[in-house]
Amino acid sequence: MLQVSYIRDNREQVLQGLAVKNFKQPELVEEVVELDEKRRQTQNQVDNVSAQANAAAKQIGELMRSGKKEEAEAVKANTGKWKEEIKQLNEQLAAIEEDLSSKIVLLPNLPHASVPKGITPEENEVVLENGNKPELPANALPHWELAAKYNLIDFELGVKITGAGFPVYKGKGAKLQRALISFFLDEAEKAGYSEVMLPLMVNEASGFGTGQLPDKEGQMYFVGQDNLYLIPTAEVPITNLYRDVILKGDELPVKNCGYTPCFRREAGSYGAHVRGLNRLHQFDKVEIVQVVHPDESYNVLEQMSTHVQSLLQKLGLPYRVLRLCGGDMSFASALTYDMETWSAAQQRWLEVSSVSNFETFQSNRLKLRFRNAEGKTQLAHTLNGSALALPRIVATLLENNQTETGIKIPEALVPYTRFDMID
RNA sequence: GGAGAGGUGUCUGAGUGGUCGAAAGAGCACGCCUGGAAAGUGUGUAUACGCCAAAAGUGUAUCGAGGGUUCGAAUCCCUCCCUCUCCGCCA
Repeated sequence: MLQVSYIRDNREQVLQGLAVKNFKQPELVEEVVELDEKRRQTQNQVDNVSAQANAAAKQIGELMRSGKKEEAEAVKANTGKWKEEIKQLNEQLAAIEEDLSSKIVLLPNLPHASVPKGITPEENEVVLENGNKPELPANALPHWELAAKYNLIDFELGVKITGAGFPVYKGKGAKLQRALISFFLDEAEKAGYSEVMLPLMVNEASGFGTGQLPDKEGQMYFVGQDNLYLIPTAEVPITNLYRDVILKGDELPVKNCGYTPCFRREAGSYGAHVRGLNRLHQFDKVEIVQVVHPDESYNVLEQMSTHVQSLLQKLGLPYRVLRLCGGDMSFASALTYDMETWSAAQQRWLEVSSVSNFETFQSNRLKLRFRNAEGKTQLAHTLNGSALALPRIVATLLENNQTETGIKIPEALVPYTRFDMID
């Protein structure tokens, strides 16, 4: 959520930023500014009348104590009028505030200056490409066929017990999942992140804090009986750990990592591109999250990007890094890097990570602040990234490492899998 | 699921109608003391939104949330939420 005070003082920059993000309702900015003006006026009126009423109440108290009952009664005469006035003004104020907040939550975060203009994914900027795309023989198989051939993943069984998009991992397929999770967590810990294990369901306030609610309600599974949402990413519970928190200056940066399954309804996305592991309703992911000083957040974003890349390098996967264009970025992000691995059998890039700086967009909703050098509270910057999401990593590993005799496990993973070949 | 207790500041905890943004203690910060530290001691120590060019100052709101009674509510009444304890069930 953008800060009203920032919008008020930087209207032009806000409009320019929204244009880069291809935001369709720039008129909201003006409406927000006007509502804010109205809000402050009304607040002022309430404050003034309340001050009078408070003073009178105090006076009555003093008069009563000193036994001047008639004088007290005289002062009381006015209070009814004020009371009514306060009530009405408060109702107005509440209506204005509701209007204001319903509009301000519709405004997406503003893009960083380096974000390219653009609307479609094709307009994302390729920052770098790394690793060699393997040349597979003509009879190479896509991962869903490999998974069946080596009995690693059973999609039909998943359909039976739950539905499409909920695969069952078996044997070495299951072990590979476990190995990747441990590998990613260990690497994150080496990079200074402390591990947390989290609830997989969150309440409404948490969903709001990280920006899933109210706008993306339909993307989360909802447990109506208890009013809880299944997490679409560990970002939600990890970042909400710091909701309503004021950190001491020396507590920054906060670095957390966590493994969780993720649940996404992915309503309306079916077709060839979602075959196999390409898009699931439930998948596993290790997430890294940082809460940092605003001056540091862009350095930290680069560090996080480097960390994710190091994982891909250790796994020997060819990848590229994209700087997302304004139109393809998420609602809450100021700058996002996507990491994609080359899926050799499908001959396409698969997104395996997304690393974002949210600046104060989340912290403003979360009321996540720190005490700055002047001793004042200030909104912190939040960042997160997948490090990494498993299914597409598995897809790429299977496809890229397939040989005549089986699938080779990357050296870095062998200590975790304790086998070096799937055959 | 049944019965009971309770939600106050960073924490413990007092406060049952006015002088309460809230005692006291702990913690924390800064200073004094000390060769240094501990102890001792002094001072300070919520947040948000306004007013003010800004600091100082000042207004308003906030004692789980919302509503009500009252000139005045942390305190009384109603509704909701949450936590804890015991019992039951259970990994």
